[in-house]
Amino acid sequence: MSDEGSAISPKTISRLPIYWRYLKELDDFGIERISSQELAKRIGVTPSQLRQDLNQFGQFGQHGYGYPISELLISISRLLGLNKSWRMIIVGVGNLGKAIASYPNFGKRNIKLTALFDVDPGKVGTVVAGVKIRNISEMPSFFKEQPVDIGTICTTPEAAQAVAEMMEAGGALGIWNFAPVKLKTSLPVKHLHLGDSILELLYCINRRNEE
Amino acid sequence: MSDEGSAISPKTISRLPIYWRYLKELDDFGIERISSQELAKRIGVTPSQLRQDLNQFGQFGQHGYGYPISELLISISRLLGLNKSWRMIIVGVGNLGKAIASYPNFGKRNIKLTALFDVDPGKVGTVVAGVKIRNISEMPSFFKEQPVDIGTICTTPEAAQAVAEMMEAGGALGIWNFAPVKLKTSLPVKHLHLGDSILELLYCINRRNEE
DNA sequence: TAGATTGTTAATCGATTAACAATC
DNA sequence: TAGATTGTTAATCGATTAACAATC
Repeated sequence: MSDEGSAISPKTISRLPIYWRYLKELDDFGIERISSQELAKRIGVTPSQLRQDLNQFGQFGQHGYGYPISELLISISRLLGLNKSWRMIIVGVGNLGKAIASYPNFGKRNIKLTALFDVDPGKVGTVVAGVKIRNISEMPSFFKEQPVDIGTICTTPEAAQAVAEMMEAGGALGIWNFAPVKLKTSLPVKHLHLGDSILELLYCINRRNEE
Repeated sequence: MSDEGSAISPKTISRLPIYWRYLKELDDFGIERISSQELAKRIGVTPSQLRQDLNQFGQFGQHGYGYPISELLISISRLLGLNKSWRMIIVGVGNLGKAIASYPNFGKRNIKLTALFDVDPGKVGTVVAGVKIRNISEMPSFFKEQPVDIGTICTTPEAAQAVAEMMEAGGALGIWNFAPVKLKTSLPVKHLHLGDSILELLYCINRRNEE
């Protein structure tokens, strides 16, 4: 609806969750004010970058004093959508799906796990993280009963595209994808692949040891 | 030792694992040659970027013909260290630690899980993914018995820094960190945080729905 | 040879850092 | 007021895209 603050750069967006975490910690400690220098040092960015980032969506600081933590925290929370609550499902309840289902910090982020789906009849009916596993064939009807905001894909790469399509058709708003495939969808997708991540580390290790 | 190819840009490095995956798939299919246009399309980058990336560490293509897949695959594999084998331990065997321990694709990457550690006496002695969980107090002596290349941290954020220090002291070569804290260490660290990842997605979802 | 596709240079774009006037 | 620290402009740096001569 509104376009205030219009475009925040992608790099800044990727840092917002980190800012949020640190500000929340400070706020929980009851600290009210912090300078860009001090905050940047804790987070591990330059003060200049921090100020540039924050100025993309507001003017929070006070010359000579620094930033009011709780005010800043509220703004970033709003940007990230943390003032609303979100419903999430997970499709594919293997080891990774289970681990994500059991992730203890969704609550802090206002995300609620509402359903789990799997193809394995042996798993269907069992309970993980307090949520019953349903057969994947029930997905379309489930979407009709209760809306889903976030669809998490923890299936094999082969199954992922079909699952993404079911999610989009069902009205999910975004996809959190742990399967190593590029999904074709018009929904926003955040991709996270363990295998790619470890290879990036391996490159760094390998390079250091060759020099 | 050698410095051939010297510096590959960080952005290119982050794409190498993806290139590796796609090239491996093509190679497994027995395909021998591909143009930058075709490969880029599959991967989801521009042909120009792909060629710029590849030319940072060699000249593989043949004018008018494209790139020899297996040769390129071998080169990227070497860069990523996949021609060597690597030993990994995981510290903190909660849900996430278990899921990582059970990740089925380490073998393809020549990574072997050699030990698991936890502080919980109730877990110590039990077996996950075929590996016995040891008490974290045994870590220093374990490092003396068998070298560790990759130290994976799946502990609480509070414990992470101390674990990282034990890993560095023990001679680990790099740290794969799933705890949401910035580690102080001289080792290469690859950070992966579920909570940050989902917030990035949430931002995108939220932004779309506000417009 | 003609067609295709690379390697590479130049142009563009975006992100980071530095610097400092504005101001609490 | 004097000191501190912001908001913002300008300078730098790096990454992406476009274009095309080189060449298989």
